[in-house]
Amino acid sequence: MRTGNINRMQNLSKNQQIIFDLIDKSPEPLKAYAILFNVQKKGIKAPLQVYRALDKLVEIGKIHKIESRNAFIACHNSSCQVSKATAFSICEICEKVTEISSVGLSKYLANFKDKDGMKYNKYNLEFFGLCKKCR
Amino acid sequence: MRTGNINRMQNLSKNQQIIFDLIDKSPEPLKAYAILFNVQKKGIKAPLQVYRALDKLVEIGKIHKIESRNAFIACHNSSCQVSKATAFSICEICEKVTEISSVGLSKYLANFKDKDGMKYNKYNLEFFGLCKKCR
DNA sequence: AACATTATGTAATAATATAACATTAACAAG
DNA sequence: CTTGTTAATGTTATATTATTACATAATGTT
Ligand SMILES: [Zn+2]
Ligand SMILES: [Zn+2]
Ligand SMILES: [Zn+2]
Ligand SMILES: [Zn+2]
Repeated sequence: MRTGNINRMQNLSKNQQIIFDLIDKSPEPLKAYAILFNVQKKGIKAPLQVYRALDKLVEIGKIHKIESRNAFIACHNSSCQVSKATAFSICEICEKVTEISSVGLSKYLANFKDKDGMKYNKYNLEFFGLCKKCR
Repeated sequence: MRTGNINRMQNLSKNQQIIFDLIDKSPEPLKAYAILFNVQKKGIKAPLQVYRALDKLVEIGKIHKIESRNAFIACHNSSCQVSKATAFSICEICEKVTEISSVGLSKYLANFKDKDGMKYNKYNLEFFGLCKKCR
């Protein structure tokens, strides 16, 4: 592996870093336009700049999109082989979102075969319920 | 169970029926504005009329929303205890979507406990891969 | 009949996301 | 170091998805 590739794996671009930092320190999932509002003082002025950074961050597994909420959270499975095999719990009252990292669950889903015997190494699972505080 | 309730369970309203019929006979998931375009000749003129019908149809389990695609498909698990426990396979090339009805999978997910011992009877799982035709 | 609930109609607007095009930065190869 | 290539950025405009607000009508219940 060459230097350039290592850098690309380790170093985010300026916009990517700004937006990742914001998402990473947020206690809750952030929506694209909330992000835009927050980073305008740092010179990121247009939706597209945000969406491009988000796309890249999702692609490299630094963040995940919560599809049912159109919002983004940082990945805390530092190893993150799971960037394409994600599971979350979502509180239907306070909207708290937690990434689930269960070896059993991920193994079960990675080995799951549909009726045609097809396996899938990419999936997204969202559980809904009430968090500790809300139940 | 009283008559009113039975009617509510069996009979869709006019707009609901029109929109359900369209989705039910579609071979692919339909998006809200594609639905709107298709039903304008039947007098449904505004997005809100479509979204209201969609909300209701989702609520009663006649259709499901494919969250990653913002599109809707009819449920073909006629029994449909699973309207809040859904699983789909999605082809990343042709966008074909198939509802998965696997007793094993649904049991596994309904019995899954997170780190806090919490169980969830509501979930949505989307698998991504290539369908038979596309691989 | 009176009341409550569900569904509808309509206009306006909010929220989410992408297209198109120009420019600049990073970087690999010769 | 310059040439070709890819990744990232900047900017404007626009497309797509979804909701608010308010008025009316249909349906179901007592
Ligand atoms: Zn993760
Ligand atoms: Zn909660
Ligand atoms: Zn179903
Ligand atoms: Zn396919």
